[in-house]
Amino acid sequence: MKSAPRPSVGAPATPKALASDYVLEQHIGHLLRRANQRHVANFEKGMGRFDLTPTQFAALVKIGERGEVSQNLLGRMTAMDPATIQGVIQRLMARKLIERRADPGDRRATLLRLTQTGHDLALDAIAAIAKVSETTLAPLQARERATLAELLRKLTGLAEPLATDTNLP
Amino acid sequence: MKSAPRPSVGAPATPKALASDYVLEQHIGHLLRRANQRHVANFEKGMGRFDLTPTQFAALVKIGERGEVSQNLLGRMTAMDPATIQGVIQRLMARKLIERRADPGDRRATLLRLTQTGHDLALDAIAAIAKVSETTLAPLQARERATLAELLRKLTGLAEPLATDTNLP
DNA sequence: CGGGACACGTATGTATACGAATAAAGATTG
DNA sequence: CAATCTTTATTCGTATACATACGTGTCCCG
Repeated sequence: MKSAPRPSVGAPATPKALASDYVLEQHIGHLLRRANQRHVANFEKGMGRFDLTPTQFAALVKIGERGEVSQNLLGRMTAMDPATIQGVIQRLMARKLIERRADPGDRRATLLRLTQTGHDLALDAIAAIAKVSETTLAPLQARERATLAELLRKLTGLAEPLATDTNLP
Repeated sequence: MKSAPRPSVGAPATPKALASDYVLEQHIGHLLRRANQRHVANFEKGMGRFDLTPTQFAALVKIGERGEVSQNLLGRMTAMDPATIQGVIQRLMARKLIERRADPGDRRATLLRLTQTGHDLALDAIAAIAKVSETTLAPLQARERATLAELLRKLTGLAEPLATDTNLP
């Protein structure tokens, strides 16, 4: 044994190699992190001209889908923490891609909508996103892609639209 | 058509709903993000007593596996940017879970190793990680779990260890 | 051997990401 | 109706995550 690369020089103290057969690369957490990382990189390469991050894109799309949403509901629809969505909204506001107004029916809430600029940019971005997904999924064949999506949907609870969906009580 | 949900109330200005059939929940990027998010949440719940983040855990495991590694190589093995691994190392150092020394063979490099505390904690953490993965994968059956892992490995290029491994161009 | 290319670690800036705490407004309950 | 609980948005703190730039050291090739 001990064919693995090791210091081999007279190390000052004991190298303390772990007596464990745990393999990081085989664990779901690491794989999910790597896969996501890969997609984010592709996203930034393919969508760079829009200067949008994946979360900003998601927010833009969801606001556009609803026409007008509260910040909190948007967070739930895009799976973002209230503290996270706040920063995203701030940056989209600063770029005048969205605008906000007080909710007349709930004075705590703020309603968000796209500006004309945001609307146009969202449409352009949506038109460009397919290529990014294609790049991410390039190593897989069509059937594998469908399987992966289905398994991820099942994993995240997005599989049965009738049950949970994005509605809240 | 237009059976989709829309504002319908007399909004002050135009709600500007997007004319697009793009569905965020069906796209691979969103699914990957959600899945990863789910696992990280499980990780923090299940590993909370160790006060380790997923990346800190990965670093600890990989250092222990090698006995001693340079910071840069560790970054490649755990898929972390040099700037990212730097912060991770700093925090592990501050907790005295790892220690460093100058590489006698390369004066640019720093060699990292586990302290006794780090070694013990790593073993305990590895013993606990299986339950976290189990929780994450709970919605899937055994065969589905294997398929998902395989597809993710293929997607991230971790499928054929002979080809790429952890080397970089 | 000498100079350019590259590798290593560091520092800065920006953007998620989330826990925790807070203030204000709404909902619920006795 | 008042006390309580919840919801909404914000703020603070910490931790990835990466682009970029920097200084130092090593390597390679002419």
